Amino acid sequence: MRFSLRQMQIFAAVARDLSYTRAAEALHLTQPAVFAQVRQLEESVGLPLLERIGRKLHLTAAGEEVLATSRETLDALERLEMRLADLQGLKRGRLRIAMVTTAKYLIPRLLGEFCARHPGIEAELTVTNREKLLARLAANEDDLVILGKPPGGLDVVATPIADNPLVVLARHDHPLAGQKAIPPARIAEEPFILRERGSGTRRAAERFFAAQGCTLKVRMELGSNEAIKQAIAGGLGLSVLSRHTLALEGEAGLIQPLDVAGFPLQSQWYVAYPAGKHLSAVASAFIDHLLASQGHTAVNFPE
DNA sequence: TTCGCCAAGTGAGTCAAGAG
DNA sequence: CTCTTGACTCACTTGGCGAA
Repeated sequence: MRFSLRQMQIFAAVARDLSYTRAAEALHLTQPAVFAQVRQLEESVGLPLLERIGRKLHLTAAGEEVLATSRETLDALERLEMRLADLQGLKRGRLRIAMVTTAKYLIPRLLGEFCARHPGIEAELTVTNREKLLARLAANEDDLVILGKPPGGLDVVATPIADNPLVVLARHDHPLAGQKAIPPARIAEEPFILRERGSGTRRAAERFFAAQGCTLKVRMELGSNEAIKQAIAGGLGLSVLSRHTLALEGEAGLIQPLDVAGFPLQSQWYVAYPAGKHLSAVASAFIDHLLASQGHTAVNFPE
């Protein structure tokens, strides 16, 4: 019986998702490549590992056995890799980070700085939504996760790493642009664009205006900050977004933060990992890097 | 250095099951 | 019945590696 670690890794991914397609996406392969690896593993074992009932994949008894051994083997190798990397200090190692989409304005730059300082470190960055991120956190799939609010219900260590000021954004030629201390009630008179339900930014905005006794005139809901910025630039309304979304603005000046009383709303970015997890030297060093950057994390914000 | 082999991967396609 | 989705196949490419 001969099978490779690669086959184990791919089979474990298929068994986790019970889908060749989703496993392929997760592994950045095509679905046929994943299928071929699992088929070869089955041929080596001499028994089917997966069976298809209708459109659903199921593990066979042999599949359960191979999966258990694959996980033990892969875990052992990962621990070995971590110990060896620790022995080498920060000269070598791997850092797997998952983050919510909105952190893209902050984390890639900090990760870039960190990797430039430690060229031997291989970084893997996964960008996903909060729900999938929490699933990854619960399954301990990453070294660190970056999110906007520490998860309730999960036993995790969460450390604030940077301010995430939420501001009201408008097109540069909006009548309210340039006015000082605009009352929230005045903002509520304008058509508003919100993120989709479940978004932390949306929750914070709704909570603020509700506390002021205002009801927002929601004109549309969009699923990404970029789409909202395009809508603001198109004159479709105002929105509340992280000030970081302007940090890399090529269209600087086209969208501006308004001076609204009570704003910016102060929230924070957190780095988190499961409680009890043994952090690698690389992961610890990256947290230190994030903390060291605190206070001067944001690049020059357009005024 | 070149050549050939092989493993791993891709793209394009078929087939079958489930949903509307 | 038709459309969509996902499993599966096949032909082909690419890159690593050992032998000559």
